[in-house]
Amino acid sequence: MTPRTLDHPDRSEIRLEDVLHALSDPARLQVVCYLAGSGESSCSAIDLAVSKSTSTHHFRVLREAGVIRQVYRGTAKMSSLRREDLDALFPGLLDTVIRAYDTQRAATL
Amino acid sequence: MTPRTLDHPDRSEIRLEDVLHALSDPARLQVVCYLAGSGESSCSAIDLAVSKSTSTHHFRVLREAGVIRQVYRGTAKMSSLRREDLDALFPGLLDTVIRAYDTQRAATL
DNA sequence: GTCAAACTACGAAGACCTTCGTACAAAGGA
DNA sequence: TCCTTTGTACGAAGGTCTTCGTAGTTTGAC
Repeated sequence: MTPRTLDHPDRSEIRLEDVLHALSDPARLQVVCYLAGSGESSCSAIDLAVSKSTSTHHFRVLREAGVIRQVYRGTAKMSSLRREDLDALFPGLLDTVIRAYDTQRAATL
Repeated sequence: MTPRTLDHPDRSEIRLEDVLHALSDPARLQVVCYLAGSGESSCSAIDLAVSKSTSTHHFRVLREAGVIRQVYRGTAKMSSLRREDLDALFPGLLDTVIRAYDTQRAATL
């Protein structure tokens, strides 16, 4: 049997515009910040205010932009940030965005 | 006579998602990086590979997201980065993105 | 073998984005 | 005043994005 696999861009294929676009949606930003704090997580561990199919869509956008890595583990699909790749390509970007997100959230409360 | 004026969000209205979205287009990224190096510039000083109306559109997106400030000066319209506001809201974001853009461009050559 | 859990694939609707051309306006100089 | 420069407004076409529901697949537990 063939294990289910998922396409990921490799490091050299990751484009800044795509990463920024992936991060420009509230739901996806929420996912990224959750993963930054939790490490590897299943899709369902993150409580997004959208349907399951929409959730799948957002995870796919993040994966195809090179922001997260996804692997199947049993019935679950685990996601994690591609920290090493992103830090190597765009030093500081991820941390800056995560901090900005937290700041904005704190200010909005 | 009424001077022509342009709407800008004030600092408290600037949203991270909107800023990231504004930055996720190649033409707009080019504008931002140009302004970072040049200070205030007219729209036509930046040589975008698009028509004038499209150019107007991109400048408007940047302005409405709070990334740039625009003022009329004679027949020209001058644009500049809202550095202070962005640095106060999202420390490091602008610099990180600009550096990432330059890195990516150097790697693509 | 059967069942539940966790996702996916597909198709569709509606909104939004990018692009353009054409026609127009505002300011300043000859 | 007339012309040039610089940019805008409008409308349209074509594409992409986000969202969803429904029906299906894969895996592991019983």
